[in-house]
Amino acid sequence: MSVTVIAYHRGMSRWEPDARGRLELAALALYLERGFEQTTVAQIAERAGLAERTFFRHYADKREVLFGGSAELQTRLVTAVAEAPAEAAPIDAVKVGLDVIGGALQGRFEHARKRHRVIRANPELLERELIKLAALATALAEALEQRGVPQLTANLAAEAGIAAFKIGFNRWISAAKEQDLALLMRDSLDELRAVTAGQ
Amino acid sequence: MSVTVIAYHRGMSRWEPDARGRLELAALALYLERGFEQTTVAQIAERAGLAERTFFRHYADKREVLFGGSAELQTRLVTAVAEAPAEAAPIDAVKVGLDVIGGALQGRFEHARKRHRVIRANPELLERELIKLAALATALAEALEQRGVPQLTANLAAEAGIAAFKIGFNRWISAAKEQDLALLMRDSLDELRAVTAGQ
DNA sequence: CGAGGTGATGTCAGTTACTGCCATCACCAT
DNA sequence: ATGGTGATGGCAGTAACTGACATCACCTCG
Repeated sequence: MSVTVIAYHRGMSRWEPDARGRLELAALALYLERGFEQTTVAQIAERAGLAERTFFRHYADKREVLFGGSAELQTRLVTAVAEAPAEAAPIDAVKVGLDVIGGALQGRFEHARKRHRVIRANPELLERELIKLAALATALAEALEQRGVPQLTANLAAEAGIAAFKIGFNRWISAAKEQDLALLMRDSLDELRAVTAGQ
Repeated sequence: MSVTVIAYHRGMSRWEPDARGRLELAALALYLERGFEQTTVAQIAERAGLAERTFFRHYADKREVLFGGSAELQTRLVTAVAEAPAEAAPIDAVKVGLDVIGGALQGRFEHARKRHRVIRANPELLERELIKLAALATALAEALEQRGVPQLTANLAAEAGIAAFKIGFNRWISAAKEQDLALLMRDSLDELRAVTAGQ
């Protein structure tokens, strides 16, 4: 097995671009190879051709390096909900948001799979994922409030949306081949309604 | 301000009982006084009259000391759902579970308030709370499956139940004086149905 | 009553995540 | 050229957490 170690050499300066990208790649690879706990930040930095100190300038901690894309996902979600038709009911605005999230992840099945395997294997990483989802729920609720939805309703609709996201995502990631994520999330939301209605 | 420091003295042996209880009390008090990050485990242990090493024998890490009761809560929830009438729909079994959780926390308003204030003030503690809730959701889903509920339905009903728990708890903890927690959670679940139905 | 067994605790050394501080380097505008 | 700026490296320090071993109170058994 060949291991890619990026190091200084002729033509490659200290300021080789995309330090973040290199760190994310190196971290995911190492977490897959040896596990999260068995990987030290020094090893990640070395494989990325950077110093350990530099890792912590880009990521607050060892976990965060797996969640570089969550901010953009949240932005897309909020934008989509804000731009949904004014007359749409809260739950329909949520569905629009789910469609956008689904679109953002669609096509990245293999990468999502690897990442998911690493996260599921480590409770600390699962914690980080959960707080990202909670942040997503908060942002979604605030976006709904901006639409004039009362706070309690907004919080409930946001929780329903995140629940649909979680379960739809789990169905997506567990399938043998890539399916339509947005559709799975919409289906989950519909079934959530059926379940809360008492079948 | 007087600070209670427990230390060895005549009549108090090394094996003074309830080490866990002392650690929990000391930790909550210190987290409230100086904040979670500003508190060291050595300080908690000292106030409890124990060595730092002993803290880590009782709690896996500095956060866990605030979640000593979560295992029992989960047990109660699972038991209640298992003992719900066989003919009850999944969502009704969930309601029974919420009632039991509500009953377990009812009357501990002030303690819950302090604990909640500490947790909200620190993202690491929030992460831990979220993973405890996720564990609760998993346990709830498994209890529903034991009742013969299909897996997908069980997961959805469990997510709905935990959403109702979260929002009901937030309403409870935010009120000026203690209200009926189980009732708030039931109401939240009912309103969740209304929201997912599109109002 | 003494001897050993058991479980909780204490002590200590070591690893690693993470932080603060300052030096260094490439690039850019003037 | 000169100086400013932003990203990086190096290094020391703190504190969370772990492993290994000693110690202590209590219990059981003979």
